[in-house]
Amino acid sequence: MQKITAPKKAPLSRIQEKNRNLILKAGLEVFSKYGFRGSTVDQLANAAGMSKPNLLYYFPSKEAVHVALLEQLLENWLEPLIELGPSANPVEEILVYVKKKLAMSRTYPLESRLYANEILQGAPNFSGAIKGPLKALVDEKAALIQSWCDEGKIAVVNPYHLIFSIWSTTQHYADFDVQIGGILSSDKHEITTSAEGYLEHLFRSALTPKN
Amino acid sequence: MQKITAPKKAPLSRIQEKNRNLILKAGLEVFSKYGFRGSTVDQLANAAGMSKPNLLYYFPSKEAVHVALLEQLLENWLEPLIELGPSANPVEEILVYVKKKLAMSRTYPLESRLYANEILQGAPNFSGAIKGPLKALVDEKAALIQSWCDEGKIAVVNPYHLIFSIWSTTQHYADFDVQIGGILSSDKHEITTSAEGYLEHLFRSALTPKN
DNA sequence: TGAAAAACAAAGCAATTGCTCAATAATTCA
DNA sequence: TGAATTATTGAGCAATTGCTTTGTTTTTCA
Repeated sequence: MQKITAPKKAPLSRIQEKNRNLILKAGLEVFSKYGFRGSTVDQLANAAGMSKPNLLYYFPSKEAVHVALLEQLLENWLEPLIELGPSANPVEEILVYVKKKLAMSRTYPLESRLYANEILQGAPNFSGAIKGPLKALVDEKAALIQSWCDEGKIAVVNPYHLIFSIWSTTQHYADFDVQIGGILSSDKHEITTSAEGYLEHLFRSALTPKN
Repeated sequence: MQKITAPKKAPLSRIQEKNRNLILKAGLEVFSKYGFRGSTVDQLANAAGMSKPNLLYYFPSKEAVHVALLEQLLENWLEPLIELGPSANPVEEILVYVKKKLAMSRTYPLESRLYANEILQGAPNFSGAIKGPLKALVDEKAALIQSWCDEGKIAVVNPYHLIFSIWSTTQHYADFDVQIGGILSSDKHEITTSAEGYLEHLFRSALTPKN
């Protein structure tokens, strides 16, 4: 019997593993700053600390690096929302999600900006993911949130817009980092701390049912 | 007496006026989609319907077009916030600002994305504006909002984070347009209508004092 | 009307782009 | 060990980049 599944997937050698990671890390830095079209293979190779032909020995093209990054990105991006589930205390459950998303903005700002760049430019390599897995997941969680509304466990809100507002407010601290830093003189730790307090108040007051 | 002020500012002819506007309009379309580095003079000339040398006859460089757009953008961007002022009903005053910002996202999505692109890429042509007029205006309005907190006219919130959350939630509908359209099947009018209702609830519940 | 000024663009320039070739160096493993 | 494999890169290629040169067409206005 021959392997029929897994078509041509040789396990990566140590060097391959290391260099692919170097390239992806470099791609994250460069693409998140300049977008796909604004980034050059020279920049990628430089940031990865290797020659241009060597980079193209590991990835067939600049676009392949970009696509690999986006694929990896989607999983991490969906994860916190996946964890949102049934709970005895829906308001707190949603607030946990807000905190996770804010923590992600703080921990992975480059990923957030890579994502933002891709969407801003019309999601040329991402529209499948948006209309597929992302939409499916959001639909599922929106239904859950809607059921909480119907049961009176949270205030009546449009679940989709609630999710959008959580995304936008939290990702804002990564994507608009430069603007926030120009307006607030506090250090980054202080900013995210006060942001967390504010966002907790914002969403708690919107979600707590009135009776 | 010679004119000393206004150094070399000849009034624009009809043709100059028309072509500069064509170029700025083209620049808005192209830069907002690809960012500065991802856009080419060829694209600009094409979108403006004129030859490359002719475009460069009106603007000395690609960067000059970009800078002109950003300068023009800042005014429009600040305007709604400027209008936020003393009011007998601060909660409603802030909600009006939210609505204006959301309307701007709907009416000028390209401008919003141009702005987002510039900030995402580190604001290379905008950091002066951020740390100058933008910061000054935000500081002033934050003080006003703080006084409303102190007087118990609105709930106690961090004024800066309040402003950031208004910006992020409203601009999200322009900047992440593609993502929202991929998740919601409704038409654009329906989306902004429901968004307006949701955002009104969100900020009203966060701002209404408890007593 | 006609000459000066303004508006326009074909062709071209050096630099940069994404990517390949051909050859060398390092690593693997029988 | 040494032959095969893998890793690496200098040089280079066609295409594209931002911008200029050079000259022609159109508009202006005395």
